Amino acid sequence: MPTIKDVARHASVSLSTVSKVINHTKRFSPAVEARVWEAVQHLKFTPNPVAQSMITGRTNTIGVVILDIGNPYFASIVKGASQMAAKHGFTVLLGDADESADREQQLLDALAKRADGLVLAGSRQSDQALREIAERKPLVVVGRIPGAPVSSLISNEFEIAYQLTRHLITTGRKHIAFLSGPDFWPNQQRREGWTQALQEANLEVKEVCLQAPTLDGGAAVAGELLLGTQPPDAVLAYNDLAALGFMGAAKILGFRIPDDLAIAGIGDIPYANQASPALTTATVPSLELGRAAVEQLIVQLEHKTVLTKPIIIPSRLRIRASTHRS
Amino acid sequence: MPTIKDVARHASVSLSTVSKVINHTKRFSPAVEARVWEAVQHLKFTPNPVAQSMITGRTNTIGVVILDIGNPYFASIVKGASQMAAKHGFTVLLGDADESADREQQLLDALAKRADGLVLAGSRQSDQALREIAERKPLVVVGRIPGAPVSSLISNEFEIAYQLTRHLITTGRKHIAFLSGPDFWPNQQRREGWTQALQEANLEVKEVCLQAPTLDGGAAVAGELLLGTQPPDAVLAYNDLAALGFMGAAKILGFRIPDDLAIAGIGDIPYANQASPALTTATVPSLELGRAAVEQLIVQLEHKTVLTKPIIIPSRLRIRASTHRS
DNA sequence: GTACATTGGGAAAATGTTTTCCCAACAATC
DNA sequence: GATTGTTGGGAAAACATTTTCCCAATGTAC
Repeated sequence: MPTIKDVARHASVSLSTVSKVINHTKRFSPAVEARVWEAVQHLKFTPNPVAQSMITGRTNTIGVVILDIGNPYFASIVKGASQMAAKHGFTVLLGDADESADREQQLLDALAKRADGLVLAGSRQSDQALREIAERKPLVVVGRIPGAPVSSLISNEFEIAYQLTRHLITTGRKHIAFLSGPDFWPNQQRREGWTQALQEANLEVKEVCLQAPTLDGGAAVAGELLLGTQPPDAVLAYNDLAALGFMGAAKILGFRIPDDLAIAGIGDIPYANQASPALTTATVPSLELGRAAVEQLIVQLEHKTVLTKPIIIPSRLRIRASTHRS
Repeated sequence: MPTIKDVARHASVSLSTVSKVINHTKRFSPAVEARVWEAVQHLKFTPNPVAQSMITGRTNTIGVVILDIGNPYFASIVKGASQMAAKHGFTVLLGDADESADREQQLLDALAKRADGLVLAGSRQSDQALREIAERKPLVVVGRIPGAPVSSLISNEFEIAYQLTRHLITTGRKHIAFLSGPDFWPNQQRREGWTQALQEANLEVKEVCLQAPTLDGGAAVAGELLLGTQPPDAVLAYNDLAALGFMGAAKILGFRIPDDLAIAGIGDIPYANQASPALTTATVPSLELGRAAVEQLIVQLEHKTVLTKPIIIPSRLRIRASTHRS
């Protein structure tokens, strides 16, 4: 690989002149500039990013640590983050925690040393741990309100669960169960939104915990719930996968959707609209969360500011056939 | 951040002594070693990876460039690659080409400068381009047999399409259509496997091109194909999503699955087993491909060898109800 | 013609490591 | 007691840049 030294020799100028011409950090006579650019092209010189980092202290890299890249929600966040990073000339160092808190901690440590800033989504860290990371590097947390002075972005989880539940109530449902997912911030918010809507309407609160927020997990709780003494006439699931799994099992058990039973999910995955009946759900703006997280991180890199309140990226309801009584 | 210099001062030894103690590259008297470690712990010293890279010429980083992180196949490859990278002390620099060949080229250039080696999956590059990249950095290509001396890993695409088609033939199907996907290597292989099975059985070859390998894409071609003069009695789709989309549309058109029409996909995504009837398909070992790709890359980093033949990671058939005539 | 600013360009320091080379002290061998 | 080998430890080079000074030459104003 050619270095700046080779360029300098080839153009008969000094090292510093080459650097300044390339970075447009100082003007030189047309003759010199031409010679430098000619040499750069001829030798196919590209600056060594490691050496640049060494001197500037910046790596032009952002670390993105997520719970599970196999989960479309996080994959989408990564995609958004990549897009915005590319737009600003940054590359993405990916950390897939693979659902492990230990692994997440390791990744955070490793990436904090290499990246200029960190985006963290689906975190299992304590507030204290977040605080410590944020002291070392600019940090933006996605999908959680940290109890520490750390920037964060969320969607209006409470609101959409509340709205979906309101929709079920206003279309005449009386027994609305919630299929509860993994005990992270989004599930807590969704549960509270659902709870509040029910309490306002003086309806009973019945929560069922999913073993896993998947098709199988949703299917697994259907028997228990629907064959009990008082089966619900509506179900709001933590996510679409569980909702669809539940719906499949409910149909097998002889329930007509939406006549006997309304089902709603959250996420608006592609399959939601394809299912029969099409699933009522709400979008989760994961791509935008990823994009906005990096955008905010870059602002933070430049101005050393920290968000005092979370940025909220709204999701939207998708009312479909699975909750429309015919 | 403390540097090695601070440690040296604190332990009253020289810079080089600290480096050698930390890296176990030379033994010292117990007293000195103890002082160094004490200083390291006290100052919470961790070596600056950028400076290390500067001197060693290695970044302990591998670049993983993929077609689309939103596609579960590639997400899974990335997960496998991350796992294996972590196991060997490497971090992953992710490049999401977002379906764009230009973007892929840019990412390849950018990551080649920063990473020790590259894994490329779902590539749109020409053989010549691959050759040029491989001249600069160790490179492993996934899901394609390159026409250049570049290491590669694939699954037995031809074989599984052949086997699935054989299965359809031996269960009595006569008109077996293929829903053709994006024109990359895997689709070509799958089509050829299907073609060969048909030709051996003297059956007609009918290929239909999908607009997109998605639920909607599969559904979109169903009308045209099933309402034509001679509808097929079996369909092999490029992937599960298209197969499921096709199945949904076929059911709406009044076809009974599998009695009137057998449907098979490829991929074995979670929905495949959940659909009704459950979808016959074949696994695609994407996680293992990602793992093995990094494993091979690391071998290549150490021994400067290049694979002369692709490593083949086999997939397995999943025969289910969608092709079993009752 | 002198003082002063401007312009074009270079020398060298600095970044934080690893690694090579070297030296002094000491022990062992003949 | 001289030679050889070993051991403990340090000085300094090297990596490829950016950036801060600095200097000489030229132009400008009085």
